[in-house]
Amino acid sequence: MIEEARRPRGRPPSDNCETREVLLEAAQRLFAHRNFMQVGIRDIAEAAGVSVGSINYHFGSKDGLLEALCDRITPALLEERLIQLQWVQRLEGTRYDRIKAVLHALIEPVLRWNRRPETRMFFTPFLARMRLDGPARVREMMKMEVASLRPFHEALRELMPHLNDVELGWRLHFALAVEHSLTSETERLMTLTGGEVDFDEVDRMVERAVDFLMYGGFGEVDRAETPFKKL
Amino acid sequence: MIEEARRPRGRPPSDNCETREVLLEAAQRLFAHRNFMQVGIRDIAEAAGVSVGSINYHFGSKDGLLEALCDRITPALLEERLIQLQWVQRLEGTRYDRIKAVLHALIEPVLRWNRRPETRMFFTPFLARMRLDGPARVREMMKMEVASLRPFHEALRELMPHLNDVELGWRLHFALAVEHSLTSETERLMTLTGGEVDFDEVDRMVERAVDFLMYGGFGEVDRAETPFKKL
DNA sequence: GTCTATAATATGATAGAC
DNA sequence: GTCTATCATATTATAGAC
Repeated sequence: MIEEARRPRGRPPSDNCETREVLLEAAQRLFAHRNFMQVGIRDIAEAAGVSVGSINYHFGSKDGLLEALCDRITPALLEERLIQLQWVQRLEGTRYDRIKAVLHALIEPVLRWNRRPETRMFFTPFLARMRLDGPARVREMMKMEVASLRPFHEALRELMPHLNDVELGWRLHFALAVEHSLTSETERLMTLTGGEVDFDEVDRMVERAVDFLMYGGFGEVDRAETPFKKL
Repeated sequence: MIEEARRPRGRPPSDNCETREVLLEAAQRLFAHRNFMQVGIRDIAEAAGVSVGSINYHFGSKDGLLEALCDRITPALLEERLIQLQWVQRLEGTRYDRIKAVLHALIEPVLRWNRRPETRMFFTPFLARMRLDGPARVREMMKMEVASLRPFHEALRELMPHLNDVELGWRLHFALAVEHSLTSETERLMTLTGGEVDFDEVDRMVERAVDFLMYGGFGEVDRAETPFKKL
């Protein structure tokens, strides 16, 4: 696949076509389980119940399809996060509560999206594959996601002014890692907990993560006894 | 590639051959940057400076090469972790110090390995790809890695008897996520910190992670002031 | 717009000379 | 043991009928 991948010659033919949509959904489902290279346009077309030619017609190329797939996922997710963040700005409560709310805004949307009926169990591995092995333009898009975290960075800086930017950057990085662990490596989590996890309890999972990020998981005997300095 | 992948007909010809070794190193280097499917046996052979036929001769198949690659990495890493864990058993100090030491034993080996001159910057993405898209037998091996964490699970249970197994499982899961974040998504970390990270400072990075796991990153104003209950 | 058929290419595995 | 040459197959993209 040449870097200068062929785009649709004129314009994308029709932006909201039946087959276009059914192709996108089939592709997303397939990419969740197998690699980008392992699933061919034939597989996608077959799963969608249309012909192979239609892929090149609607998206110009296989890479074009992948891009379209990301185009409709990533922005929607970011928007949801930002909406929740704006809620925080209006929130009454201790600084402590507000930090929690920011973390919630960061974590909850991904997790909830991951449980949507149409993408359940498919969404996250798909994104992981994209990030790792997707076509160049897609990987670029993924990187932009980090830039979109700026509002969170700034909200937290205001709430934790004692931290310099490097320090805060590290913690945000760790926070994203914990967020990530809620939707990936789920088999590991099941093994470690003896299968006692219900992935449908989104709120409970988010709470767990936020709690861990706030107080850590190994430094206290009993959380209730821990005399954290209230902010 | 059929599931019942062809193994070397007789036995693996010679276990310590010059070309065998050079092939393994070339493959690992290539798989670090591109997908398992994207890098062909021709690429590997060329990078190793040998012929394509030698791959099938020494490993039976492409999958066989991948397995051999994992075979020489995974056990070595586990061993290093367990050695460090045994050190903890003999350690004098507060329970608090001992928990830290367990986390250190969990995290440090991977990070140090990742900086070894011969695998620098290659090691972790390679493992990530393997976990995600490697051949079936390799993915099985990767899953066994979780089972190998049992000693850590038990060491922590002794040190934190107030936690039940489910609770501890969750925290171990988060701990592994933080560990993972030290070697993956490094670009994100660079962006978030404004480039102020020196990946050669292994000890400093481990300390950061352990600290975060112990106390969290968002729940206190100033760590020095935080009156954690000493164990 | 959607299909089928085909082209052009890349891959993993193998055969056989040396 | 290592090479080169070849096989059988799978891939994406395209051409052209309808």
